[in-house]
Amino acid sequence: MVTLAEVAQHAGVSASTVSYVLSGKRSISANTRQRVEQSIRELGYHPNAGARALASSRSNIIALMIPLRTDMYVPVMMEIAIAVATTARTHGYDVLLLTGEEGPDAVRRVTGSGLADAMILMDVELDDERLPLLRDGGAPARAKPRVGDHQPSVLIGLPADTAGLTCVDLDFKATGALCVEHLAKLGHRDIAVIGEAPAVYERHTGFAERTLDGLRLRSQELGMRLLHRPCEGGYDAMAVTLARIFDERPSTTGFVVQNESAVEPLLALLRQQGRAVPEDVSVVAICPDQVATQASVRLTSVSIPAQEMGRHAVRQLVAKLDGHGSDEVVLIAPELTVRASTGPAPSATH
Amino acid sequence: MVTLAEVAQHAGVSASTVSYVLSGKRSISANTRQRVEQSIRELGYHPNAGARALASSRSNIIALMIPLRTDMYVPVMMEIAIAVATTARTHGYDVLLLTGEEGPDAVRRVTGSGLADAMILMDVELDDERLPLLRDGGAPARAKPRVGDHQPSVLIGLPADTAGLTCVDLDFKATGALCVEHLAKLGHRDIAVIGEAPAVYERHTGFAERTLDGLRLRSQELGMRLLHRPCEGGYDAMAVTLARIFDERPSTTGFVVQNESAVEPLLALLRQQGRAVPEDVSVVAICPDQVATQASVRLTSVSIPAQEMGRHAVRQLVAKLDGHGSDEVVLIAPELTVRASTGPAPSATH
DNA sequence: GTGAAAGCGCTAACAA
DNA sequence: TTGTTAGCGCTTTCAC
Repeated sequence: MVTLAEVAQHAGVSASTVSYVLSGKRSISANTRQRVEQSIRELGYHPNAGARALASSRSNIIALMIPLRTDMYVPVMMEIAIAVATTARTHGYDVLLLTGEEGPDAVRRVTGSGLADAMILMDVELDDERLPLLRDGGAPARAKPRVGDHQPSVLIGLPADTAGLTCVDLDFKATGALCVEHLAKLGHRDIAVIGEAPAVYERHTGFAERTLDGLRLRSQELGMRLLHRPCEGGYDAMAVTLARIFDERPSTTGFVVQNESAVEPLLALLRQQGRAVPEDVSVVAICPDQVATQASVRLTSVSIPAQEMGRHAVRQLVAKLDGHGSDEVVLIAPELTVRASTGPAPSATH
Repeated sequence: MVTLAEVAQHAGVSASTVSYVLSGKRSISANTRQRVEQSIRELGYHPNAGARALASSRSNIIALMIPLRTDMYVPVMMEIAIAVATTARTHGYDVLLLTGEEGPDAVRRVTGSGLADAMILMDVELDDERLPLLRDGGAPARAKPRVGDHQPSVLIGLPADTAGLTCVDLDFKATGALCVEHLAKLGHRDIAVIGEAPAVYERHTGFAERTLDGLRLRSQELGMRLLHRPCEGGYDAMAVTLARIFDERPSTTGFVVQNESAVEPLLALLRQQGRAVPEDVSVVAICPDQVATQASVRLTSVSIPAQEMGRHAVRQLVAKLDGHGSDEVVLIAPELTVRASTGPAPSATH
């Protein structure tokens, strides 16, 4: 294994010079820099991560905690994780993968050991037990965050109380509003919302409730009627839910779906009942683009900006680590893409 | 930040004693151990990861490289990643998440810097450019693997040449055979195989080809006729493929599907054509259990043992790191679960 | 612009 | 069973 000292000797300079060439923390003459870089290449030198971490009390590692239970839509989590990893690399950080299994202990362990300089938490519960450990963590008061400080952290998703926390999420309230507006413009007046499973509303309710707020508020403002029905995924549950909806409100012409595993069943059932999409009913989905484009009808949808959330979280974190403050809560503006599943309300065409 | 020295002082022992209490590498009197553990708890001590890595040249980190392109079925990758992370923790390791983006450089970087003690690679290409760096890596020749050695590594999946490599994978050949046998027992004689997209066969062909080998060999032995058709996912592609199959071989009564995104389209199309599953045709899938159980017909399937592969990979790696040798190639035996999509061949019931 | 040297916190000989 | 101590390889003050 090649050490910095060996590089120094080979280049005929001191160890500190090599170190400074690497870190760029003081100016080096072009000549010296070249010789050092040459030696580094010739010897195939790689700085030792442990030594670096010890001397600088910076590991250049970001911990990413992903939830164990996979009732969140998995591909989205994966996309976020990958975006986090690649973005982190562009800032010189590696990513440590933590599962929710250890719970708060993982936070303490990683924090206490200096294994990671900062953490990103996905799928935070509304009242998560890890939050107290994170609150006001990483306030950029000191120039150089030290091992054992509260770790700078960013949450992907919003807990109930965001005080002292930095969070990134899609603006679900605006998302709900956007869906309603789109349907309103097309002349729809009676809208049904197919929501997540009831359990979701009870548990990490955050995003589901916020979407509903947006849907309700905007539909009220626009004088539309809204029917909201949570729904377990799958054909059977969807069949029951759909029957009830048309039973209760036969005039329904617009659907908003926020539940990946209900999307295809809904489309299949509508087809089966002879209701054409978008001629008879329109469907707007809140889901990843992949789901929207690969469904049996190409769906008008508001996408979940997984990549953007991952990237954003890393940037916020890096800003904190560099001592720049950063916003508390960042809500990403939703974008609605019109595809083949929405059209003018039937009555509007008569 | 609490250091080992402070713990030592607080407990009235030497630093090395504390260290040995932690590592268990030498016997400690019950009394001393208690005092030390007490101090650790009182002071809230966490060993510093960097210092540890430097002194021991062991980071206790396993790197997991996941592919960037997501044409593999994402939830399976995620499940493997999570299994790797949780299993690693039970062995005292953390997991560093690397994306394929950096390519071979990531291997060098992690290897050279001692960031990780070992690596797990997912979705290896048949002739992957990272393999040379890994071959014969981590042969447990020396007692203590040192930074800068070739890293011990385990591949999930099989490259073309496994010499000097440790690999874990499902036994896809046996999987193919198993599917055929199941259909044979039910009296099916004409079988169609819906495969992965053509690109998959061209690229990281490994598992797809091996499955096909098993299917062909066993069907030949059992005197069955086999038609194999690669298929892009989605309804349209599936419709074309299915039409061709029945066109070419109207007597087809059994299907084997190895393509997650073809499963639901296949079922929908069969339904649409008035072919009942399993009364008219039987369908066996090779896919994750989740897909099999959530499809519109509960599918008889051979599952992809994601968790088991992840767990296995970690165990192999830990064995290597501990100096125990380990097998070169581990093929996990397939298991077929009978569900509602397979039944006696129609002719057999006449 | 460069060098010398003092640690960073821990592990693992070597001693006792 | 326990203590002493010399590093591990790097960063960073301090000095020139």
